[in-house]
Amino acid sequence: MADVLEPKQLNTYFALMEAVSLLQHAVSQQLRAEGGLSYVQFELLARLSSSDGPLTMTELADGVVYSRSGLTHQAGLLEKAGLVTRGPSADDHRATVVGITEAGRELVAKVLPGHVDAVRRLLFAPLSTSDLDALGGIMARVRDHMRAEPPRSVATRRSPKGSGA
Amino acid sequence: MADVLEPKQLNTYFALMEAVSLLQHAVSQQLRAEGGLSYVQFELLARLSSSDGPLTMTELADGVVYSRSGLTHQAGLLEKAGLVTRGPSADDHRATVVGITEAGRELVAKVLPGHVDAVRRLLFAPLSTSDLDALGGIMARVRDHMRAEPPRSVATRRSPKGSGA
DNA sequence: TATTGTTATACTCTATAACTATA
DNA sequence: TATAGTTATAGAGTATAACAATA
Repeated sequence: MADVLEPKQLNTYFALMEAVSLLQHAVSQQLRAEGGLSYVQFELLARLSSSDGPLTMTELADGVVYSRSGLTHQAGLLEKAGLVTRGPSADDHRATVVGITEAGRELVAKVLPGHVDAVRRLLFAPLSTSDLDALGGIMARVRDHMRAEPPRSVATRRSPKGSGA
Repeated sequence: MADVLEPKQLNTYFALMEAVSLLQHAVSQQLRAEGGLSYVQFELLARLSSSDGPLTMTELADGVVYSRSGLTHQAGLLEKAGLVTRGPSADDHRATVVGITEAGRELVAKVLPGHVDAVRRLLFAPLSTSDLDALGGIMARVRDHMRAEPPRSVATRRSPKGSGA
């Protein structure tokens, strides 16, 4: 049995992919309807709003986006909407630092309750406390595993701090 | 308690979304590189190849795609590539039945080992047997919950338009 | 030379609305 | 009237490659 997943694995994989697909779809609709934001844009704003200060493009990209130009594009849209500011970094003159504006914070605050409500209603409602613990532990482990061992063929330059691939 | 997720929930939610995002990205790359397929296209072919016979567009769409025109588009691409056939249904003259071709089966067979390998390496490698059981049970429950209680504002046909940007 | 970020561009995916035809 | 599917089209997201500037 070298190249088939066992049935249990297959079912788990499909259930995971479909459930998350449904969740992503629902959550994207909520963000779009209530704030005109894509999920990625929301993630960027949320990251900036919970950060102590501005972040560089590279810091901001980490884990959210898979190409540099994609982030430039999204940051441009957010800037044009007055939700973030971009400016040169004092430390490293190559870098751009991105900060959230008051309007950006307000939009996050406006959208967050509905977002949280959707997640709770769709994802957590059918789960017990021990399910929550189990799921959290499992997915954190999977995430860390995948961060550490990037998919083959992803040789693109990434990972700002640690010396990546 | 009204509009924040508890920290544990928040971490679980983020871990789930990031892990699956990484998995989707890796798996999409593998499918694209080895078979020129998107994940959705692979799903459609896989569904057809494990089906007893042809499926109607509506049957095929179920759980894979969120709009009818999207499926028409993807089916058109697959047909143009010689991977599926489309024809009128005998039972219901409104319906289109979609069947997989020999080339379609061959492509699935060609791509599947790498796909399975990626999933095993990225998702299952860091999980124990009991993790697998737990994850499978949890995600099946979440999936069924979301199927049963579709997100508000998702109406298959005719939905009032929300605000946007 | 390597890294940060932008630009230009092209391509895919998705979704809405209008349409045809069958039930 | 309701359902199955297609078309046309428009918009958003993403990625690649070439580029400029700084380390």
